[in-house]
Amino acid sequence: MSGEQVKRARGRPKTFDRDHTLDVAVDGYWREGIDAVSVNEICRRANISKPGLYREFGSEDQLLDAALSRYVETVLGPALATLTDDRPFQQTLDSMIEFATRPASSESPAGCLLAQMCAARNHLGPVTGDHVDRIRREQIAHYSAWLEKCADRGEISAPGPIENIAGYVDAQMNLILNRIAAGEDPDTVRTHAYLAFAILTATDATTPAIGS
Amino acid sequence: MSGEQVKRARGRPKTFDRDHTLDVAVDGYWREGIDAVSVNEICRRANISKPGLYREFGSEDQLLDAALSRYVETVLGPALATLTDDRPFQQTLDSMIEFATRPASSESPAGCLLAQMCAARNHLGPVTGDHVDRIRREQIAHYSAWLEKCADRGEISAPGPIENIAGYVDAQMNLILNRIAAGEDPDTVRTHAYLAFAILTATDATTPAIGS
DNA sequence: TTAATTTCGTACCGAATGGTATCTTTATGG
DNA sequence: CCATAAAGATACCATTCGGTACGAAATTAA
Repeated sequence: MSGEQVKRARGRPKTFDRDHTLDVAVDGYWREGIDAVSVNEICRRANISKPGLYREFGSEDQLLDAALSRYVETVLGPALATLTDDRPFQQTLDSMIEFATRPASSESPAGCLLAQMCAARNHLGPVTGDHVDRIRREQIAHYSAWLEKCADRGEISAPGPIENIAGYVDAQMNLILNRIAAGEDPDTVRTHAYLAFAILTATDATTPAIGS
Repeated sequence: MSGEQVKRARGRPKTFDRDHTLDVAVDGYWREGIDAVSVNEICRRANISKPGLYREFGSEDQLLDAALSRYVETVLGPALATLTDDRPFQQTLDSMIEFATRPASSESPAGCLLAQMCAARNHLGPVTGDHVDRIRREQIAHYSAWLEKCADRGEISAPGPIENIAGYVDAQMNLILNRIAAGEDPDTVRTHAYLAFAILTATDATTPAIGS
């Protein structure tokens, strides 16, 4: 946009490392849980002053919001790109489950920051809360598009409207991610995941009538 | 055990209302979330002094433990009794789902205190943590017994060992309960629940091979 | 009446939280 | 060289947290 010669601003040059701070925040929230990491703790870990952080982000809510944005950009987006590869349903599902049931490593914690935020939706600030809702709707739309194609190809038997199945997939993926994050056995969770998704490929997928 | 004439203890008579305190604690934890209700807040609501509470329960961990015990006695136990009625599988399942997807009312909050504790297993004290593990194992055993009978009667087709299916049922019930507690639409959750359980009654329940 | 015993609750503890007031430092513009 | 502007960080704010020290109150035993 602007010329490559950055016109220096008027005052003292900024030394605040936004990227590093967000790295620290995302890692902490993701690995230890949102309300297990305080603003003070993030300042300590990122080696920044608290007023510096507040000048940059404004409030804890907005810091969480920025952390979520970064998480979506660097982790979730790339992961969801798998859905647009147009591979066979079962292949895509396999890699998704394999990805979701990966235990914590030094590089990336277990589970999913977004899934964690969904579960804790109630005690989130207004900014982050709205953001979570928005992203979740987008995610379900991604699932919808993916499932629609699979249904067209006859790879899944959709009992009911696609949006509903997409919501189901989303809920099941969140369940998987949060169980893994809680430290449950990945093999068990994987087995249950295949049980939950088997209904999509069952040939006699007759959902029982609801309401007795 | 002892005679009906209670031998009065030596010192000042106790006026601490343990039952009422536990009522207040269970309701608060259940309705608003475990770490949304502090010890201070419980004292305020139950109109008791903090040292009184600590004399009775010892610590926050032990208070939570006592609250869980009470919850199991008064809510969860009776609810699980449904499983031993030997009614047809689909009937029992229907009433379970109907029960689990009940929204909050003035009498009883939405969701389930145990399911909530399972989700927050990580930041629970040692006493409550062990207690949760124990109860969860018992609950899965209940599911196992129920499903075994249903399988014997040919009402469900069990893909894999019963213990595994019981774990699946437990996970799905927890998902349902926590989604309802999060304020999601009961109809949607119910629909998804029937999707998740349909695999148990599908005639061609072939779980895809795991690991590609 | 007095001593012993038990429970009561006020008033406090240190630590941690989210958030800021304020002064210093470092730059640019005239 | 001085004013203006922006960012730096120390040191603080009120509040809440889980937990307790301690003296007053209420009872029984002697």
